[in-house]
Amino acid sequence: MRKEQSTNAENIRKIIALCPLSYTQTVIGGRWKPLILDRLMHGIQRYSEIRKSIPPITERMLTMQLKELERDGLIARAEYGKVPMRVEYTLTEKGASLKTVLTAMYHWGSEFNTTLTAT
Amino acid sequence: MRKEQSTNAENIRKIIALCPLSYTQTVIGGRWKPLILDRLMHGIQRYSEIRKSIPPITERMLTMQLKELERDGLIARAEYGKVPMRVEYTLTEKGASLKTVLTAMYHWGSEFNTTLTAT
DNA sequence: AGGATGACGAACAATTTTGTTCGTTATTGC
DNA sequence: GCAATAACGAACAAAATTGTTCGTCATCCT
Repeated sequence: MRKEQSTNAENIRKIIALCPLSYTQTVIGGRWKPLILDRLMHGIQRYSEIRKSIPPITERMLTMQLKELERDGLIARAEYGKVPMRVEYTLTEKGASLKTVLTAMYHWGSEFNTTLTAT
Repeated sequence: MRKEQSTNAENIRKIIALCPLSYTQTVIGGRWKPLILDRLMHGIQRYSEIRKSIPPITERMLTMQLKELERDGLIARAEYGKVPMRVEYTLTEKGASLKTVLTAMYHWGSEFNTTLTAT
């Protein structure tokens, strides 16, 4: 949760007002969000499937990020069944339209990531 | 600085290995980097000019982000003159090639930022 | 002689993000 | 009758990011 009054929080508002780039960065920022959105774009929808497709993520992190993505209108949540509950997430129109951004990031990353060059 | 041994730091390595998206996100992540890169793409180069163009940034933050961008090979630093020192930053080829990514982010942001809709 | 300049670095504090551990639901399979 | 399941929530702890304050260089302007 944010401390709505901190300089930190105010700065986010200021830079979002300053440049559209910052809004995008705020919404897809964080370690896991691009990864999660990528999975959703590839048709993976169930909570448990997403989790399996991103081994190092913890349940807590996945849950939190999904909540934020939902709050920001990028994904929609749907429950099926009751107790061994089943939940599916799908991209909203807004979320799906991030595809251009993520695709560009993906291409750039595969071209310039040099951290694995130590064959 | 990173605590090279933390789970946190290990996770970064893991997700970078997992998907190119994560490398990109790691490199342009953070609050200020997209903004700084944007300024450089628009021809602003001097430290002091960048700072003026992003009012809420502090000198410390600007300095740190520039250092990281340089370390990651996105920008190059050049000093001119001695004491009222003058420094200019320019995009490297790698940095300039981020333009597609930033442009996509910019467009998406201007289309979907709803935080200012309270006219 | 004294203040302004430009681009930082250091020490510290506040805030945010990320990770760990444990518990919850009610049904199904053994 | 007992463990496993799916999708979380809560309390806490660790780590990372961001922000604050102050100090530095040597020259130029007044």
